[in-house]
Amino acid sequence: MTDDLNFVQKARREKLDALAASGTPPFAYRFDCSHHAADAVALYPEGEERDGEIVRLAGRLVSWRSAGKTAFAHLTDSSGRIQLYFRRDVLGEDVFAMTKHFDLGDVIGIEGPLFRTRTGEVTVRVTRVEMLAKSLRPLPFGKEEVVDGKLIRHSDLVDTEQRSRQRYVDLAVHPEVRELFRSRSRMITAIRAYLDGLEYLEVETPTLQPQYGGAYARPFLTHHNTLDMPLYLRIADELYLKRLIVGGFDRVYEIGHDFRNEGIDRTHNPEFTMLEFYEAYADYFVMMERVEQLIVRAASAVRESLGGEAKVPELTPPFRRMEWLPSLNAALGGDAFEMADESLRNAARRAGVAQVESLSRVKLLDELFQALVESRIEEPTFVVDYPVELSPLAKPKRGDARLTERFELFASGRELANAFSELNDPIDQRRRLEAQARLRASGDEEAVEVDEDYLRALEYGLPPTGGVGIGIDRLFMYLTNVSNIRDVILFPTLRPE
RNA sequence: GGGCCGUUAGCUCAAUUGGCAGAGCAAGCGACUCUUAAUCGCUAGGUUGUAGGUUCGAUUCCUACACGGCCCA
Repeated sequence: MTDDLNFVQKARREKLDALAASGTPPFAYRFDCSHHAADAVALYPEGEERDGEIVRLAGRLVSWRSAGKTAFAHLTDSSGRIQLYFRRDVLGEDVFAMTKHFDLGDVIGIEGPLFRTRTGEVTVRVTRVEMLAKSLRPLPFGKEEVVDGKLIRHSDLVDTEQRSRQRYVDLAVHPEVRELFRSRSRMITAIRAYLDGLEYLEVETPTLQPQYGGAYARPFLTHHNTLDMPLYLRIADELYLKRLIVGGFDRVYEIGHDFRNEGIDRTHNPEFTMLEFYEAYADYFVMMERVEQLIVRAASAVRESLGGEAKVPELTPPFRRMEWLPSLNAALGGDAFEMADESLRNAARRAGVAQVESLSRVKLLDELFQALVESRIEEPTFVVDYPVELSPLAKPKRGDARLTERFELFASGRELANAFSELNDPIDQRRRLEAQARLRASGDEEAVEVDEDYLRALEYGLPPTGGVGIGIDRLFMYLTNVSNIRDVILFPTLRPE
């Protein structure tokens, strides 16, 4: 790609100059619309033939069919599209001549009465037209036709890289991509409404943290110049939100970005949207019900917003529950906690786990569970009661101190939620964090250091609390059956061009 | 990290064994007062991802690199 203007761009600049020379400013300041396109179409009565209401609309020109002294075009706005009809005898010589300088992609404002064409399409007979923003680069509009009720696009922009890099182009030419992201927004609105309805308080905690924690992950490191100190981009909100429970906000949630310094693939973007919510006096059983309700509502919002075509999973609580240890034992054909290290390693090798030799026993169990159980879960299922070593922030399970009161929700082989009865015993918490710190000292880069201020907060007294984290991008991928996280993030992280 | 595939006009794609780089749409000019993948005529549009190599000659074969896709880890 060169910076030289190609012939198409030159032609558009010449039209821009021609418009300016004829006294038409090519970039306007304001246009007051009376309707959106879809509303205007809906306004015109079924079966009506005569001119209807006069409407004022603005949007982008996406097609143009000129026929001498008349022209048909289509205009899109955020609501949909509508056909326009330009006539020289209606607009007058000068204005009609101006339309010769229109290009696909131009943003224009129009006014005129609604009518119905002979082929039955509701159309605006344009009586006034204004250039609002001249488009100097050609948008890759494909031509569209409808065959057997299905929309077929010719020369559609399909290059996935360009669609991610220049999302504005992808959105401008693909209404269905706009619908997908609108649906994502509606889902988040529904989640907020659910939590707000339970009197949760939405809060904001630091993204820049002197010490990171709350998850297993490598962080991004940055630097504050004036304080001359390192700061980490958060990998989780958890520890700050629980400080707020200590402070007396009994129900809090945050929707924000976490940052994890790891590879990029179909299910990982370095920056992603996380919902965490914490509820005082609740245990993980209460939080399972919250998660069920929240996901059912999220699914309804997506289904409603995408309409009947979308195959949003039908979810009916209560979701299936599966205990971590018994299900792993069944897959292994033995007691995972009793088996010799070497037997576990052999099983892991058979399951295709990587770098089996270098894994600690507990990591080995984790990998085995992922390979043998997790990845095979299709229907939404709560996996409950994880080993204590894998869950340094969760309370011990009542009746079995080897396990914790923790659950993860899986569906289609992917993790959708992670939650626990939060560990509120500061003495136990210190012991667990110190064990983590030892792992870190011995080279585990994902283990965290002891957060003294967090422990201090716990010593003041954290009520019994249930907490949940839900990856919003992955939840939305699950609900919309999208397989690449890049397709549900407006501006995914990419290498520079 | 490994394997395979891809990168040609603004977009979608061709190009025979290594032999003049093509089409449709988009664009420009012209015709057309109900079109909708509008139609018809004419015209223009290319550093074939980048850098090397082999060859009389490379979009094509080789090497490296960049970016992307799929699969595996």
